[in-house]
Amino acid sequence: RLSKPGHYIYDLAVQRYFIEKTHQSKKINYYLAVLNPDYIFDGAYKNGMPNYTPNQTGNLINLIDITSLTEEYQPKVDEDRILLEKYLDKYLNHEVPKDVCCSNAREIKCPCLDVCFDYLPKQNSIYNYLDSNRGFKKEGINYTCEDLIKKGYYKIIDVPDEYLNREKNRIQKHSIQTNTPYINKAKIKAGLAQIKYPIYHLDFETFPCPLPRFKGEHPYTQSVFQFSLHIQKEEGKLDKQKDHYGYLAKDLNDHRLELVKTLCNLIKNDGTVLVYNDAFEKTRLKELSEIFPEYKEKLLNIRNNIFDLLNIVKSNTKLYEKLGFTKEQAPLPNYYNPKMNGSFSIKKVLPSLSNLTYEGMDIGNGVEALITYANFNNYSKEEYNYKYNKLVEYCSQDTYAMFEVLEGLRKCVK
DNA sequence: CCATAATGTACGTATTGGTT
DNA sequence: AACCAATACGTACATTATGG
Repeated sequence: RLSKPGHYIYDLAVQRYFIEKTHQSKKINYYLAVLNPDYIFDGAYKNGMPNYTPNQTGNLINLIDITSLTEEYQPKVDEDRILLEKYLDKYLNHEVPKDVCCSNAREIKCPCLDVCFDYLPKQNSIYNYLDSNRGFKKEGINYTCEDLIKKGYYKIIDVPDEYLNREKNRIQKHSIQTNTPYINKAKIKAGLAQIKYPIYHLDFETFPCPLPRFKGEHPYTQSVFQFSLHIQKEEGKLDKQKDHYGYLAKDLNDHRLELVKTLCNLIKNDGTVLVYNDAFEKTRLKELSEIFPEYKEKLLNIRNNIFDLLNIVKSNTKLYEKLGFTKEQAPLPNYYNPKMNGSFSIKKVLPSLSNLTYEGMDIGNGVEALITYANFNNYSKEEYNYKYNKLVEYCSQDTYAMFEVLEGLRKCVK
């Protein structure tokens, strides 16, 4: 029941509960409709709409009969309803007592957390400890964040050292206490030495569309509609405008081939392709190489030259062991700044290492970018031109940020 | 010499935090 | 919401140390 697909079943059981409580219905069958992630769209359209015919990869949608399963759940749902009503009676209009904590887990986050946990600081609370979900340990006894809250520890610096059994957590606490960044010069230097010129700062924007739109896509394909590229020829020098290249689909039609062509012409088989969090770009390049066999070799070549800037900021055990660092040193963060608030994302790292920030941008994150793109058909001419330029600006900011982070790191180890 | 404790390694699994 | 690679940590098993 606690497994990921389990909550869909529970969700449907609740829906069934309401349907059957409010309608004097005849017998109804309940189905869970699941998009088949292996289904590959063959690119056939009918009246301008995709025609998802079953093929050797199966059906687009699989129906799972959960009539009897949701039936079994009805008494449980009823129990939960009674419990919820009790809670509402008890806590509505009352301050939530601090010894009542529900899990702050990442996957299933309660929407009321900000209300119930309003006594926690927004910055550097105990939940901002790296791996805080795994808890803490003192004299062999494990403590969760909730245990610490009950003890009155709300902030990172509240937690006594005896509870911190991970070195990275001690690094975090110390950097906040002393309000100075933690810098491992040797590791950062070794990481920087891995990068060769020219540096191709690359970033993709994608549309994670539940239904495949174009040939070769499957449900939830991250459909690439834009890339940004800053080409840096020498150390310390990059012009935000002059050295910027890219491609942005002008409408919602299939522009992947043009995009791929442009990308392949710009990136030569030399230097380093620099990205932030390589899993994403690597997967997109692999997918595109399967869809466009004529560019397969070139795309895989680009993929091969990828280096992850995150590895230098956060570290990467395998890489740093290969570079000769000890088993203890290799996994530890290379850089940590109190401003990062437990996150190594580029949005958090950029203000720590440069004077730039994402704040105040019209399009300030990837999700806003894809929403802007998805609405291309709904804009007036002027609006469209404005939004189009904003998208280019946002994506270009992402790649320019990598240059800034790189420079910031270089300054740290000078 | 063997039994037990201490330490070391390998593995599987659940979770993380980055991306859009 | 989904996906990916990395990682932390408990468990199981192997190896080494200790001591009667």
